[in-house]
Amino acid sequence: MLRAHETEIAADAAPGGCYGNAMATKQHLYLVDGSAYIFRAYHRLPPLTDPEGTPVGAVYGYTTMLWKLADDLHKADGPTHLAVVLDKASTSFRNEIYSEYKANRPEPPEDLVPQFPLIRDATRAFSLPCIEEPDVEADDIIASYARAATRQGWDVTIVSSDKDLMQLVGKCAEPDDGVEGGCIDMLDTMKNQRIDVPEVEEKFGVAPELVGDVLALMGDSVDNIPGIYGVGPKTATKLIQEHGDLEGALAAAPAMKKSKLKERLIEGADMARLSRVLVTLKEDCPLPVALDDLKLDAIPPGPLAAFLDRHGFTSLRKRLDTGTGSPARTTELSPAKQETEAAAPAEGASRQPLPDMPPCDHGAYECVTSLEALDRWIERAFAARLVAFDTETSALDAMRADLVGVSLALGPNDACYIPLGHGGTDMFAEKPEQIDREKALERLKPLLESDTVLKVGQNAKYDLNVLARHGIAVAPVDDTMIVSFCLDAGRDENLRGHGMDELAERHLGHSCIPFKDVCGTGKKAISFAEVALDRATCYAAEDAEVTWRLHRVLKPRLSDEGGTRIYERVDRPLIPVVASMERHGIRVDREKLAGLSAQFAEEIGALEAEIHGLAGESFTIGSPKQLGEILFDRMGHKGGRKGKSGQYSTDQSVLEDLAAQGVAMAGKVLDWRQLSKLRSTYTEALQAAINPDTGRVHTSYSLVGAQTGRLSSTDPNLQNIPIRTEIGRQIRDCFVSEAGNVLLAADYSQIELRLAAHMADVPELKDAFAAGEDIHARTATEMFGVVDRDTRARAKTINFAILYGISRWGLAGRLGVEPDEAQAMIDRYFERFPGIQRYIVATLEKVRGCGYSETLFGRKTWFPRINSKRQAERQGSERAAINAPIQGTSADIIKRAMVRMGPALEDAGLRHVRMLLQVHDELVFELPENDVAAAGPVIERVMAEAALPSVRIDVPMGIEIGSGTSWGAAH
DNA sequence: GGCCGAACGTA
DNA sequence: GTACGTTCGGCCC
Repeated sequence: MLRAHETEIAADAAPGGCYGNAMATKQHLYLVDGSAYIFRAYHRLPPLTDPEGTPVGAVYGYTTMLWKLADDLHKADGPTHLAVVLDKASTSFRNEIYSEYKANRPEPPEDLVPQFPLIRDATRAFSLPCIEEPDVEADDIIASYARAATRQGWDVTIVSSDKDLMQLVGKCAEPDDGVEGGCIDMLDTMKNQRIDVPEVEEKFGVAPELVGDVLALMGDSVDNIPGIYGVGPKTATKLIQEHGDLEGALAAAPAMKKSKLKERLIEGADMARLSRVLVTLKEDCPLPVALDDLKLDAIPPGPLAAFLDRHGFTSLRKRLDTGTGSPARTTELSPAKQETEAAAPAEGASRQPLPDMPPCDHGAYECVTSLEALDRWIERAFAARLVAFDTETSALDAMRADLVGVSLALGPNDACYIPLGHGGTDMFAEKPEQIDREKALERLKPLLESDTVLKVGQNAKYDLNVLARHGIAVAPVDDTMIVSFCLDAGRDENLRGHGMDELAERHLGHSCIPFKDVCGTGKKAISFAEVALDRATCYAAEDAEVTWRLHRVLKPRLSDEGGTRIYERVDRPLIPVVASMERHGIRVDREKLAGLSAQFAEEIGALEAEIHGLAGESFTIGSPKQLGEILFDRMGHKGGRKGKSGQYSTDQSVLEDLAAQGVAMAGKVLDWRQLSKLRSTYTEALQAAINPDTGRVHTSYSLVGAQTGRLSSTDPNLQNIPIRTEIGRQIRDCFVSEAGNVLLAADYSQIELRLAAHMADVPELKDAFAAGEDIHARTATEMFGVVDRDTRARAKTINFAILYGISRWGLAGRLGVEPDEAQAMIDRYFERFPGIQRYIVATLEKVRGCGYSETLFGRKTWFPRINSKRQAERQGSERAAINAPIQGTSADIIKRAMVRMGPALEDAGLRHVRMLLQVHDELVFELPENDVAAAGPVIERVMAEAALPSVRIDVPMGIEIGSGTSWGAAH
């Protein structure tokens, strides 16, 4: 019967018998892997509930995905047929051949369980066929449908990201029915990515038909497929690449050189063959619904509306009513379709065009070259009370760059560019017509400083600094980059930087003109000042306009998603504060640096000669590759271990071991490395970083640099200036105050441990901090009963290990003990401080459930891999998730202190105290020597009380303050 | 010129 | 074991 159907369909699909190029008649079956999808949706979306309190986050994600698919049905490669396949199997044929199959699969989270039946409801609401079979796994059903469809010449898209299904990609049917076979690809709707043969090859390093062989070797801990112990994706791929296929790799094992891998391959050969069978998809399952019954038709709005109402999906309901972006519509799409599709509220990750916004039109931008035109824009901006702005400059360094132009945007395709410095700064050079820079800035200043007009920037700190150098104090300011950071920190590995191009792609579906297309790259790069005005206008006005659009999409999400508090109270007010610190910069003693550099150079030279002498040949000491070969191959020293790159490791611990064995060269190389590092990274680089205009070093802080909320510092990085060794400390002495001034350093002592004691509610630790005790000594007492140098050092290590998310192996490595012993210490720690264990368990539960961690001030950090099936990935996320609330709360506290510091000093009449640097738990100020006595207590109080009144930490904040004419002396 | 991994500086 | 940024060699195009 089935055959009859298939033949019929094949005939339908190709009127006139023409298969090859008839896009319009080609059938395209979409197979949605529903079960896998909701697991992913569950972990990516917030824990929403419907009006009755049923958790529906995953269902919501699933519904929007179906909506989008149904919407694509008129596209060239959109679906003509669609089925949702659900996993109903508790057992399958795989259990018959391997009883352990899926034996250790964990129970799904409890707020996901009630969502499974809703998936069926949602599918029915769309009037889509839902296929599930007892004792047949979804993957096998999908494979069977895919196979049957391609046999008929249909194309197939599998909506899933399951790696097992990637075996099917590209596979075409044999032309046994006289039909040209269709092709199979996959669609990952979460990442909005098509997976075709090249993507599979990129992921696995082999063609799709060999993916099963790779999977068989690597196994799968979630499905409990054994594979070969110790073989992961990398090794599996390599083996298959080298030996052709699984049997080839197994056959080659006996001839391999002696290694763990060789033994395991030989011993595990049968397990690998069994795994191969387990990962093979069954392609001949009976098809419970005939292919042509999967035809996608008009979707009746009635059941869908009822479903959306019932679960409170109001935004989708609105879309259904207005018919905009409605999947129920079957008419051809209007050209405006893309823009009328509403953004889903809960999906920060969604890539959907904006409501009522036309696409960007570069032709609509105005190049403003007259004062009259400029005045019109300024007037309209005042009326609009919100203007997105951007500055174009001649370089990336805000403290050195010349202002080249300013762009403004008031709405979609309502943007302009005001060129001010094109043609360069040469007074006699030929320049394009443009408004005089000073005159234009004079007009812009009232707008940019007006209390009643919100200025929106993307990384506005940069523009603030550029304009501050022209006497304009831009305020008030919103920053789309910071908003994105407050909403989506860590949410997607592809969006770490919150840069405009990425945000535009993600939230607007818009690709910005790449900067390199305008200014070129590398040697041939030109300054923005050299760019012709028409091209400059497109690029610059687009930047302002995209910023305007991003603001419109992102800002409302703050209140919806609980980001307002951290944005308004911490990160947003910090922008001008950090901008001001950057502008002040810090003085460094160039002569002293140069002196150190010369001294280091001499010592480096001497060490080099000694090392070459000991080696018996000349080589590049800075090359770990060459060094490893010399030490372990040529000189035959023991202790060589190779990392995954196949290279010997020659890091500090390895060299220290060698030195302890009496290898003179190892110690010399360590000294050489320290001096080389200090010289190239600090004494040389810092001299080069001195700004010729100000004579000071101006770092650039990134406000979105660390997922936890910390700042980061670049160009130069002033957050990693040496302090631990005496020789490194000399570099801190090169950071100096101006004559008559001193530097004052104030740091939070042990802030992260104090926060851990508070957040985990550990009475012993809280008491110890309250009493001003030595916290590591107290820990040693609790742990070992005695305090001496050794137990205190161990206790300190363990305390830090806790903050970083502990593992027995990690702690063992640090303490130089066996993992068992380390585990015993961890157990003891948890026993003595049960609050710590409760904190860890509660934190992980929360993150696994809702996808993010939170600081005491409500800063979210997302951990998309917290439920990954890859153990290393998952455990890495777990450690980061344990650390993030502590590190992040610490970051919040010092940021709050920074925001309050200026006004507090001002109130105290201390107008000459300048905050210069922040190093995570330390603030560095420059101030007149005479102000130290008055400023110290103010600074201390602001820092100590920074959490209040929002949060009361029931442990005192210890602040240590010192001052001196150099940073080194201030410690 | 651009990218990656190793190594190492900080909290 | 957390969070970063920079330098270098080695390799690619």
